[in-house]
Amino acid sequence: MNEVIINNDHSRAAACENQSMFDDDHYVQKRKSRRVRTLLKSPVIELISDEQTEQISNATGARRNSTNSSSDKRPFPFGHCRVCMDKATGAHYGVPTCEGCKGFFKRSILRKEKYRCYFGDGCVINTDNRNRCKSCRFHKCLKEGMSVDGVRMGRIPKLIKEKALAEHHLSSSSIENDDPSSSVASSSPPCLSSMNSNSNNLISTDVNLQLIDEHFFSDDFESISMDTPPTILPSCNDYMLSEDLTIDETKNDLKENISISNRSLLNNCTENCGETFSKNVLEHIKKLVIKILHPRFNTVSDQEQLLFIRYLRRKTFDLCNTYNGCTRQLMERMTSMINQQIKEFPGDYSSVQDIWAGLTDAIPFHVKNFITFAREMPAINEIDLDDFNKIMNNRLFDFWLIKHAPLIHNNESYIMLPNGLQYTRQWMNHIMGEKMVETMFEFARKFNELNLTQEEYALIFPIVICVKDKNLNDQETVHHIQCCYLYSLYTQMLTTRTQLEAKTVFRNLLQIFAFLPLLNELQEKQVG
Amino acid sequence: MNEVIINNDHSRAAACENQSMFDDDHYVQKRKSRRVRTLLKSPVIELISDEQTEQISNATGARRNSTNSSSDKRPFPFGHCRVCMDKATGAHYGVPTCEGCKGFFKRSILRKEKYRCYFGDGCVINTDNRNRCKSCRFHKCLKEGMSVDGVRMGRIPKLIKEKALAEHHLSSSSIENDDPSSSVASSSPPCLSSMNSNSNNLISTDVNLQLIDEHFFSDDFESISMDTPPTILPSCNDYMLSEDLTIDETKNDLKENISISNRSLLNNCTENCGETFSKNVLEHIKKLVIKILHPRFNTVSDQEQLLFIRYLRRKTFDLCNTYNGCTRQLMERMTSMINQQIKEFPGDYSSVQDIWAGLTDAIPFHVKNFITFAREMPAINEIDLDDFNKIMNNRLFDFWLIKHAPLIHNNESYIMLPNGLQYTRQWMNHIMGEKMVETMFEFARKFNELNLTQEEYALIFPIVICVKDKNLNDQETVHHIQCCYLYSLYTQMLTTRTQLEAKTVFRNLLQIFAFLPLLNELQEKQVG
DNA sequence: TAAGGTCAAGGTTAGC
DNA sequence: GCTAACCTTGACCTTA
Ligand SMILES: [Zn+2]
Ligand SMILES: [Zn+2]
Ligand SMILES: [Zn+2]
Ligand SMILES: [Zn+2]
Repeated sequence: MNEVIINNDHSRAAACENQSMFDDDHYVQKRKSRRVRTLLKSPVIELISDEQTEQISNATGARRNSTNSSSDKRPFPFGHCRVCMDKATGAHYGVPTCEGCKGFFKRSILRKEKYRCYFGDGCVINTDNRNRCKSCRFHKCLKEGMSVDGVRMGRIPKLIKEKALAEHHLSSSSIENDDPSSSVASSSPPCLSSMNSNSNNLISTDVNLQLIDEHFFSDDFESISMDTPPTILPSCNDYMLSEDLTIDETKNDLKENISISNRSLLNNCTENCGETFSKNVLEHIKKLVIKILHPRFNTVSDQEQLLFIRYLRRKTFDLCNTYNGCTRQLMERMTSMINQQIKEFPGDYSSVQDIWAGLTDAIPFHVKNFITFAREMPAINEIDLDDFNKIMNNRLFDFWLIKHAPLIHNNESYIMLPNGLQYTRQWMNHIMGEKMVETMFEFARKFNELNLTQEEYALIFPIVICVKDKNLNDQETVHHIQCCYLYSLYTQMLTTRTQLEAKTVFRNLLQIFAFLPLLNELQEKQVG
Repeated sequence: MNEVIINNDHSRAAACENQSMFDDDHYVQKRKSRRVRTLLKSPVIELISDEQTEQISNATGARRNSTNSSSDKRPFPFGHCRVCMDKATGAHYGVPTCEGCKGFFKRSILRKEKYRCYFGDGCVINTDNRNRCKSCRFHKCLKEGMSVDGVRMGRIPKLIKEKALAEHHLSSSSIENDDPSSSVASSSPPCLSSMNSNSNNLISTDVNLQLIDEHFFSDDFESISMDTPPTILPSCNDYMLSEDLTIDETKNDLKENISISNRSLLNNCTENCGETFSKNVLEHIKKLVIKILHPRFNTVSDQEQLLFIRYLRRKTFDLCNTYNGCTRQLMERMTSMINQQIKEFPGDYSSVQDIWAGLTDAIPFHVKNFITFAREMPAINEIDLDDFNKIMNNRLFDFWLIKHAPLIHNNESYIMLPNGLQYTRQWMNHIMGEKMVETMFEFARKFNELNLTQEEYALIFPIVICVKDKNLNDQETVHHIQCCYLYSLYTQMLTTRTQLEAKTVFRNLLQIFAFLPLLNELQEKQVG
C-alpha cells in the first residue's frame, strides 16, 4: 500500500519532470532514428519511427511494461484481442486473444477460480485495466466464446477449420463491432412452433407455472440480465405470491442468512456471491421450493432468494460456456456450411472403423465434460455421493444429447468427431439404428425450434441432470434442485420474453422433455 | 486483498471437499465408460479408461498452485544469492538472487533511493545482516551485476542464455568463492600499449594533467576505492595544488554549502550524498573547474569538492551498472566463446533482412538506454533543454560505441541483436561499409587495450556525452561538466594505479578520443 | 499453429 | 515503514 503510493508519487513526479521534455522526446526520437541511420543505412527506418516514439514514451514514462514491444511490421495478423484489445497472437481457446488473456483464461479454468467483481460487474476490460478485475475479465473471455472445449477445433481438418475461422474473423474483426449483446444471445435457428403434448414423468410437472409466476422478482429483472439486456421488459403483474410464509424453525442458520443478505448485499454483490450461496445451498433450495410449491407462504427474505436465483443462473451460464463452448464454434461452422449449401461432409467416404475410432476418442472428452460440469454445478453437493454416481451413470446420454442438439439441423447432423470426421445422420443411422436416430432428430428439431437464448440453454443441463430417477436414494433432494433450476429458467425467460411467450416456451420445453425417457429406453434396448 | 483471501479459503475448502470423493471418482469413471458403451458399442473402450481416469483426476486435482514450497528436495537449483548467500530463487535482474535482494533492488531502482553507509562502506553482506546497511547491500547488488538492463536476457536465445548462466554458475557456485573484488575489475583484455598521438578537438585537452595532479585528495584515496581496493597505493607527492583560491563572491549559497560539508559530513556521508550535491551541482562544478583550471587558487572547502568528486564517480558507476549492465553478461558470453574457440556465430547464415530486423528492434532500446542514462547523469540538469536535445541527437552513436566497444575483440564483434543474432564484423561490414568498421575496430582495440576498470569505464560515458559541440548554445557549461568528469576519472585512476600509470592511461585515453570526431564524420557521410 | 510450459517480472500483504 | 514469501502475469519457448 505504501509502496503503491510511493510508486505513484514517484511516477507522477517522473511524469511531471518529463512532461516538459515529453514533446521534445518525440522530436528527439524522430531525429534519433534519423541519426541512427548510420548504424543501419535503412530506408525503411522512417516507417518505424512512430512506433519507436511510442515505445520510448512508454519506456521513459511510467510503467506499462507489458507491451510486446518489439517491432511487428504488419499490423497484427490476428487483429486485436477480443477481450482486452491488445495485440492478438492467435486463436486461443477458440477466440483471437493476446498472450495475457490466453494465460489468464487457462489459469482460471485450470484452478477453477471463483472471481468476484468489486465494482458492480460492469467493468469494461481494456489492455491497461485488464488486471484490475478478474471477474469481469473472465466473463469477457466467456462472453467472447473462449472455451476449453474449443480446443477440439484443433483436430478439425484444415479446410473446415479455416472456413470456420474465417467466418469468425469476418464476424468480429471489422472495426471491432463490439456490441456485447449481439454476440451472445440467440444462436439457435428461428421459428417457434407449438407442439403436441406428452405427459412427462421425469421432468417435474408439478411446478405450477401459475404459482411461480411473478412480480415476485419483477422489480429486479432490469438488473438481472447478464450483460445481454432484454429488449422487451414484460410487465407481469398478473400473478403475485402471498406475503406470509412460515419458515421451518429447524433451520437455525436462517437468521444469519437473512442478516447477510440485506439490502446492501443486494446492491453490492449483484451476481456472483458464490461463497455465500455455496455454503447453505440446501437451505436456499428448501426455502425456494417452499416458495415455488406453496406460494401462499412468503418470506421476508425475498432478496436472499433473488440473489440465489441469480447465482444459479449466472453460475450455470458460466459453466456452460466454460465446458461446452465448443458448440458455439461448431454451430458457426454449421451455419457457414448451410449457407454455402455444402452437402458433402468430412467422413462421408471414410470407413466405419474411422468413425468408430472417432467415437471412441470422443468418449473421454464427453465423460470429462459431463463430470466437470456436474461437479461444479451449484447445489450438486446436496446430492449424496451414491446418487451422484448414479446420475453420472444414467444421465450421460441426456447430457450429450442436449449438448449436441443444436448441431442437428434440417435432418442433418453437424456433430464432429475428434478425428475431424463428421458424425452425419448417415453414420448415426449406421451406428445407432434408424429408429433411435429418428427419435433423436425429432427431439432435436423441437428443441431447436424453442429458439432458446444461451442463458436459457445453459439451464437445461442441470434440469436434465437432476431428474427424479427411481433408482436414486433421495429423489426428493434431486427433485428440489430441479425445481429451483426450472424456476431459474422461467425467470431467465422473463428477462427476454413477454410473459405469454415465456409461458409458452416453458410449457413446450416441458413437453419436449417427454422425449427423454423414450430415448433412454431405446438406448437401454440397444445395450441389451 | 480480500479477493485473495477469499480465493484461498475457497480453494482450500474445495480441495477438502473433493478429497473424499476422489477415490470414488475412479469407480465412477470406470462405470461410466461402461455406461457410454451404449453410444458406441465399442469393445476397445476398456483401453482408454486409464487415460480417462487420469484426466479426471487432473481435472479434479486439488491445488498444486505453482509453489515449489511444499516439496523441494533438491537444495537450491539456483545456488545461493550472490548478494547475501540466502537461497536464490531465480535469476533476478540478471543475477541469481533471493527474493529479498530481488525486491530490495527493485525498490531501490524504482525509487531511485540514495543510501548512505554509516560503517565506512565496508559492510560484508550476508543473510542475517543484509538489512543492516542498505547502502552496502545495494552496492553489492550492483557489484554482482544486477541491472534493469539485465532483463533483456529474456530476449537472448536460449542457447546463449544457458551458456551465460552456466558460466555464471560455474564462476560462483562452487562453495561461493566470494572474493568481491575479483568479479568486478579488469574484464578487458590485458596489455597496455602506447599509441600515436592525435589532436582532439572534442575532448578538452586543456585539462592540464599537471594541474589536476594531486596529493590534492591524496589522503582520501584509501577510502575512495569503491569496494575494489587498489593493490598499489601510490605516493603522489610530486604535484600539489596551491592553497588559496578566491571564490567568485556572486555565489551566495557558498556559505551554506560550506556549513553543510563540514568535517562530520565528510565522515558520515562518505560516498553518496546525492541529496546534497544534486541541488547545487552548478556551484560545485564551477568551483571544481576553477580549481582544476586555475590551480593557483585554492579554497578551504576541499572536503566539499572531494565529496562532490566522489559523488560523481559513485553515481556514474551506479548508473552505468544499472542501465548498461547487459554488457557484462555479453562479455561473459564473449569470453566463454573465445575460450571455446567458437568461430561460428548465430546469424552467420541468416538473411540480411533478419539482421536488419534485429538492428531495427535494437534502436528503441539503445535510445531508451541513452536517454535514461543521460537524464540521471549528475550535472545534466545544468544543461538547458535545447542543448540536451541536441546532445541526445548527436551523441547517440558515441554512446552506443562506448557501450559496445568491450564486445569487440580480436577483429570480431560479439554485439548481440535483440533477435538473438550476432552483429558480427562480417555483418557490420555489410551494413556500415568496411572503412567505417575498420576505424571502429581500431578505436575499440585501442580503447580495450587501456584495460580500464569498471569504475573508470563508467566515467567515459559522461565524458563522451558532454562534448563541446559547436552546435550547442552553451558550450561552456557542457565543457565544464566534462572537465569535472575528466578530473573524476583521473582521480579514479589514481585509486588503482600508480601515478605514472594513471597519467599514461589518461593521456592515451585522450588520444583515443580523437577517433570519435573521425567516426562521427564517417557516419555523417554515410547519412548523406 | 495453438496447446501447454517456463520463469522472471511485478504485485500483494503477512509480519516485523 | 520496510522486508520478503507468496502470488499472478505474460513474453517467450517447446511440443505435437
Ligand atoms: Zn487480451
Ligand atoms: Zn468487474
Ligand atoms: Zn539475497
Ligand atoms: Zn555499509
